[in-house]
Amino acid sequence: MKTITADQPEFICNISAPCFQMLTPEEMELVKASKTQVLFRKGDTLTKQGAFASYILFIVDGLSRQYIEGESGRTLNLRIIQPGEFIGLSHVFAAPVYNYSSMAITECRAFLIDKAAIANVSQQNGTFAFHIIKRYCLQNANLYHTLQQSAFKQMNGRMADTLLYIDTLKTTHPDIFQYFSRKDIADFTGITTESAVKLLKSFEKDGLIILNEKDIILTNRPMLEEISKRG
Amino acid sequence: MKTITADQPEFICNISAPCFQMLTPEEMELVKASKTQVLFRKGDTLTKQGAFASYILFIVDGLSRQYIEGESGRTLNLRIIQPGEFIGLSHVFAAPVYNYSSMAITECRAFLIDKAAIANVSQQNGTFAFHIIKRYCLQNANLYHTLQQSAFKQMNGRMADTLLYIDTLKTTHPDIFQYFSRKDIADFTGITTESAVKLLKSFEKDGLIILNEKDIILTNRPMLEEISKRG
DNA sequence: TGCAATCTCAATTTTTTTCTTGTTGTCGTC
DNA sequence: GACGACAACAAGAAAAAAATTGAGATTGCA
Repeated sequence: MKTITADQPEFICNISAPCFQMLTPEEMELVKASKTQVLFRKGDTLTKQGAFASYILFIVDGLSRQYIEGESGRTLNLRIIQPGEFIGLSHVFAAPVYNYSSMAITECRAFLIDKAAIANVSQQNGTFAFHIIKRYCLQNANLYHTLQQSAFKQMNGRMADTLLYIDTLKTTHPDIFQYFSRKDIADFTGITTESAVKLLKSFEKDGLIILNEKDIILTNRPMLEEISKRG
Repeated sequence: MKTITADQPEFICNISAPCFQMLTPEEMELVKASKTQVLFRKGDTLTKQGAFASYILFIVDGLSRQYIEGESGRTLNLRIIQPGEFIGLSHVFAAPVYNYSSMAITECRAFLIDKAAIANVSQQNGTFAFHIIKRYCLQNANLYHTLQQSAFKQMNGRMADTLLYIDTLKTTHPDIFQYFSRKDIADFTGITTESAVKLLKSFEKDGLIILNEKDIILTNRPMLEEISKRG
């Protein structure tokens, strides 16, 4: 029986992660030796909030969703993770446990790299470290944005923001909205499912969007941006 | 905001794992220092086949399902994991990646212990090591049984076995069958969903079981055992 | 070659999960 | 104490997923 996690030696060379281009052959070897490839099925948990983080994930293809879990089963969706992105960068240098969960929205091919290997290579190769840190900072900036959102804006502004955010993925994934239920959208916005349903209807009535089954078409982006800004 | 993974100092003392009674206070400290508690929601992945295994899980409450994933999305369910059991024992001393997945059937409270800590304590404390190994061997024996099953028996025998197995949990979980779809049962038996449906009907016609919605009542255990034996 | 033990596929029914809507309740602010 | 911004609850409708059934394939073995 062939295992799902069969090694593919040329795999690491083909991936579209600019930071790996920075590595010397020896460093590449180190990373290669500490990696494994995993196929996550739709719905699988990639990282679990509170669990030990011993590796980082590099997403090769497929989409996943990063979220934090609150008490009593509540969920706040933070971002959609696309191919070419890392999960768990913050755990390379600090934080022994994941402080968020992530789940495959579609089938996801990822490769896992032992965090010790990344830490080692970073110390040896400044350019690599620079790129890793840059990526990490970009992710963090988004986090602040989300926090800003949920702290200071109210429903309308947050929903506009959610829609604008998900819509940015439409270029690469025209069917992106198909992957999200009303509850998912509510969890991005930080409101109840019922409120999300009502709010979307009201946005449609105001001519901001068109609801077409699960798909959502933004018909008045400037106005949505305005709503997002005003809060 | 209170985090879900809050430490509960007295937690480790209350659990029903006989092997932890073997530890000296210092060893207990070592284990405590290397553990974290996680609440898995229904459907969450506890371990993912192919991912690095840096810790073992001790299930405090809730049920989960251990399975292996084959090519093209096929699944073979191996066992149901109950409170008081470990996941990942085989990875303490060898095998850096999980060779099976497991998923929460109900909400599961687990605690995670760094595998290095377990390895250390095992070396210091022979009695502890003995108990850990004993548990591991018991699990392994079951694995051989399952293998035996799928290699030499055919549909009827395997289904009888699946039913007898799941039924053993009825004492502690009277509603155990509610948690499983026909597909789940098929995946325990190693047949297609359609075959499982038909086979269950035929078992019912033969007076071996009663199908009551999702619940299954074994009405002729001796005969089922006979079928399981004959294969 | 033919049969038994399955799987595959497609169509239908049933069950479960989402979605939706209306109503009422809470909480902070003016 | 009224109002706005939501959450909570409940109930019905709609959509999605699971279960069921029947009719061929397929495969290995007698």
